[in-house]
Amino acid sequence: MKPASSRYDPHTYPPVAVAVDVVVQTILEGALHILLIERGEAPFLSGWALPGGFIHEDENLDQAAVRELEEKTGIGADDAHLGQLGSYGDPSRGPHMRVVTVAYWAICAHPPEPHGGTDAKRAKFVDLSEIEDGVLKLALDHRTILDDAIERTRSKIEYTALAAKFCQATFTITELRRVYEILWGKRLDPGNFQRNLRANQAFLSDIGSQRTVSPSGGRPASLWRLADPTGKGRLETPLASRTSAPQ
Amino acid sequence: MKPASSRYDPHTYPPVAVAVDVVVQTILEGALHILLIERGEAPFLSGWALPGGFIHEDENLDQAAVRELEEKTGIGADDAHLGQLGSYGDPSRGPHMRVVTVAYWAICAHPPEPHGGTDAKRAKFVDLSEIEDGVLKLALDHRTILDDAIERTRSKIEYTALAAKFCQATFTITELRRVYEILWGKRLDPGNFQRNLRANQAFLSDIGSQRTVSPSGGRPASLWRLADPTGKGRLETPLASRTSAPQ
DNA sequence: AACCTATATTGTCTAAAAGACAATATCTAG
DNA sequence: CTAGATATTGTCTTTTAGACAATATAGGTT
Repeated sequence: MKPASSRYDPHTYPPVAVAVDVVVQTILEGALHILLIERGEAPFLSGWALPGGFIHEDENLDQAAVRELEEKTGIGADDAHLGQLGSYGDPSRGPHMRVVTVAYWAICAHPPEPHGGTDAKRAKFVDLSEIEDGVLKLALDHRTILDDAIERTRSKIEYTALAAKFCQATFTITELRRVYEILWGKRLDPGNFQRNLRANQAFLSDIGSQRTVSPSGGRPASLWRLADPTGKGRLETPLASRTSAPQ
Repeated sequence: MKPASSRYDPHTYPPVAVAVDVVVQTILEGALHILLIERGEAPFLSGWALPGGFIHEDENLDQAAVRELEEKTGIGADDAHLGQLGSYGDPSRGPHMRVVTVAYWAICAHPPEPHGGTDAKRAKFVDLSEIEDGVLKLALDHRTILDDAIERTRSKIEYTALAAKFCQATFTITELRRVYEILWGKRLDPGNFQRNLRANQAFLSDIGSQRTVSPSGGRPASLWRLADPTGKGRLETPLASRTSAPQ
């Protein structure tokens, strides 16, 4: 039973460690990829897991996630969008002492080649379908965390401009549309997508210049950027509908 | 600097305690109310705070939130809807040792009278506007947690049927509409609301019976209930729009 | 009973948005 | 110049949202 005078006397409780784990998402070769590390130590030696680690004494949770992302990939906070996903703290989630992990999700475009760190043999971006097909199994409850993160991303891009974080700082409308098509697994009408984009000039703006996109010709596409670099903020009109009748 | 072999050796880190705090929301007298406790011990003696406490060794985070809700209010998990909100873990968030708190939000209808517990002088439901107007200040970062919870609720009812959790098990359409009107602070058209409701029969269903609602007459309203008692699941069509032009 | 008020429910009209798809514009390659 | 590729614009139709009128059914009053 809980002692009477303990609301803020944590010493009466068994030790708990707090970690952060980050689901880093990027698009490679037309498919969603997730950053995984191969563990270099027990438990789960040589098992695949999400990058993460324990929080430091002097940093908050967001800072810990940013630090872990940087340590594992070299990606700084400016290049990625980080958001808190949720916390996972089943007493039985691992063989070690109790660890409560605060999970984050991150979107980044064209990440540098990840490298193994102090606690990881190696790190690489894995095609999501390899994990979903069971080809690659994750340690601990990281599969659950991953599923939650993907669902969060699919849902977030519905009413924010965050999909642009999968693209470079400037991007064409087609590039942005491809992000939606990949994440939602459906084709979107280029004309309607464009119309919806132009209805959101407060969030996405045409910068005036153009880029020829294909070596085999085609009209050059105009370039766009996020009006608000953070990509937060609710769109006035969705760019596309996630749940409409198939074409 | 972080030791090399420490991914799951938490003993090398300074102690952290993990708590849960719950934002319990209910509608009283036509306004949103939040459950607060008056602290019975230091720090923040006699300060107002969200109900919460440290997690126990053998329970997961959800169970800890349910337990705290029950301890502080007598409300069981069947009567309320609980969801995880997010974690708050600034090193400077309190004068005590480091505490990372996992915040939950809960919706309940017609809660029993709350009572003070072992660590609280008393507990009561407070009108949200009293907190927002600054009449009542909260300890720690609980004001931030509260704001996030309210925003989450306002957003959640937009695309789920969770607003029904503010009503009794069976409710009239007008009662449900009032929840939206209170949470969003705007009037909704009764006719259009009804039309939208009937387009979501997978989530909300007419049970056939009726209830006379006013002592001063009026046509009896038909009674409805949640088809899925959990209230989760995305509505096919929103019942109303949060961001439309004022009438 | 006849009528008034209150509330719920249904219906109607219009404007806006979504979806399908056709037409046009501008590039590369030959 | 022509064909092929890609981007952009336009048009038509269907669906949905918002405003609001009309009807239904209760209690209370004369």
